[in-house]
Amino acid sequence: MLSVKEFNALGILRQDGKASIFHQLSEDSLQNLLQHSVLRDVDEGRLIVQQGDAVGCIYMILKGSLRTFRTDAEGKEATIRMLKVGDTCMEAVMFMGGPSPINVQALSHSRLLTLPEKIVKAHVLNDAQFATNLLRIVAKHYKNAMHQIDAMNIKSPVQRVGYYLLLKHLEAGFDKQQFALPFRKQLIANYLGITPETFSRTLKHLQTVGVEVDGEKVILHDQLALHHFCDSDTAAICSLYQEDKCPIYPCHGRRAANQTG
Amino acid sequence: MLSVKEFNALGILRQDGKASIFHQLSEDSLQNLLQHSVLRDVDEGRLIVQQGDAVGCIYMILKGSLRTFRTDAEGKEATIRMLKVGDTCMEAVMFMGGPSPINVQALSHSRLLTLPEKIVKAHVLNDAQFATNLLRIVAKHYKNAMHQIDAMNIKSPVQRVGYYLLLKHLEAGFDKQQFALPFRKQLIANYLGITPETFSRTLKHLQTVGVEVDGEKVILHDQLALHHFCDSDTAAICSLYQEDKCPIYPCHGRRAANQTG
DNA sequence: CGGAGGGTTGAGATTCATCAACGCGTGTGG
DNA sequence: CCACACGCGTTGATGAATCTCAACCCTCCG
Repeated sequence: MLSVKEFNALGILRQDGKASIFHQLSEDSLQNLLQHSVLRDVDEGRLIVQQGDAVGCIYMILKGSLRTFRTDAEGKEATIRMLKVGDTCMEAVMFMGGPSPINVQALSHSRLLTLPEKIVKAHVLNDAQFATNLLRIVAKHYKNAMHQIDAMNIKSPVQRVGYYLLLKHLEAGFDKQQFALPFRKQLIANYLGITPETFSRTLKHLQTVGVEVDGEKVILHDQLALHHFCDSDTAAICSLYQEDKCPIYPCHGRRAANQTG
Repeated sequence: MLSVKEFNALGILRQDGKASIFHQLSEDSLQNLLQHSVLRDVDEGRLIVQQGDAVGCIYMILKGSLRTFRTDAEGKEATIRMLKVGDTCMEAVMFMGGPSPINVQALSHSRLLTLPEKIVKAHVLNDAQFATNLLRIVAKHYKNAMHQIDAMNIKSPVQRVGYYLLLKHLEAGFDKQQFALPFRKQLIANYLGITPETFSRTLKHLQTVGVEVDGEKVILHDQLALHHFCDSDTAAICSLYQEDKCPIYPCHGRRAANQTG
């Protein structure tokens, strides 16, 4: 049970720009939600939700990191998402109906803000802004999932890793030629659907196109090294594209709305 | 531009049970939406939306079938969804921001109901039920995507095909030991991320566990033949599980809400 | 100092995609 | 009415690519 004051003190913003469940909520609405929220600390490795569990609440990361993944009978794991501070999970699962299709695990000692299912579901019906926020977030997750799907279907390990690094590059800022891997290599490899060995070999191979990885550091020797791995919908978040300078996907001002018909 | 009367005459219901964008909408709300909707016929093979296009509208299938897929520079395709009558697409994409990450193609001559983006986005803010409907649908798509991801990561072709057939089996009704493949084998193969050849060989292999496929017909010689491919969250839609008779995932009444803490 | 875990490197095995050929049903045109 | 072509699905042989297994280096930490 938190007050808005305490909440703001935690530094979790209702920022524009980034998709957040709290984006542009009114003071009243926020208060209403927080009234029933609870803070919870979890240790590294802890399973917070297990496949098959009933859904309990939405989790927002205030500190630490989580991952969501699926397991099969043989114990093999497929990572769905890897989350950092400010990310939320289980919002989508809450609206799927049925038990949770995923596990949620703490990658490090983490502090979570939890919002009970009942409160969330009631709130969705009362606050259209909140509903829209959830919709945006789930859609974003879905988009990400689609990238994972085509990555595993039609892309080589080099392309998968390249695309992953490209995203991190764009997140870090297009002009930054150096940034850090956000997770341990093992985890990233599993997320990309390859073994740690293949991941390692792939990184080595990427040196030939000007991408050097030293420990956690990623260094781009060629400004456009990773842009070969870009696709049309990813270009949209690249500043080059927005300035109409993208060498691969010229946006010609802005493309008009779908006109087929 | 349709009236509610014409709409009802089309046989598209606001049924309970099945997730639909029109589920439980008030007469007013529905009228409001339909006012700006347009019917559109498309020929087989026609690309309705292309990767990189701006999003135009939501499509609901009144007749025929569609698929959504991603393509890469080399022309290889990864199918995301295959849609039948009553299904909708682009609802999720509409809330992703940016250009469409997917292509939409007619698999057969189809009739579509289109809802313009502007109308949808405005309506979400005015009708919480509509927003909830969209949320449920996008969440459902996301769940499906998660299954695709772990299928391609940790499952063998046999398991993928087995799971796909299991879903169709449960859709057809658990007691039906015979049902039809909903699409051409080529398409299903691509959807599952394998080649038509591998798909064919896999079907042959499945005969050894009592699953016979003859043309479009799927015949189960063993009532539980496909249940080996089930997982905990899929069990929830199986009548055996609901009657507490599932041999693999006993549900013990109903599992209580997540209690880890 | 020694153990544990992450990451890298190498050799071998497995598996699925690729390429090619064929059977079969359907629709078309002579 | 038949011949033919076309598309879908199947089957077989081949090869490339990644997973697996194993050994090794390194850092971190007790």
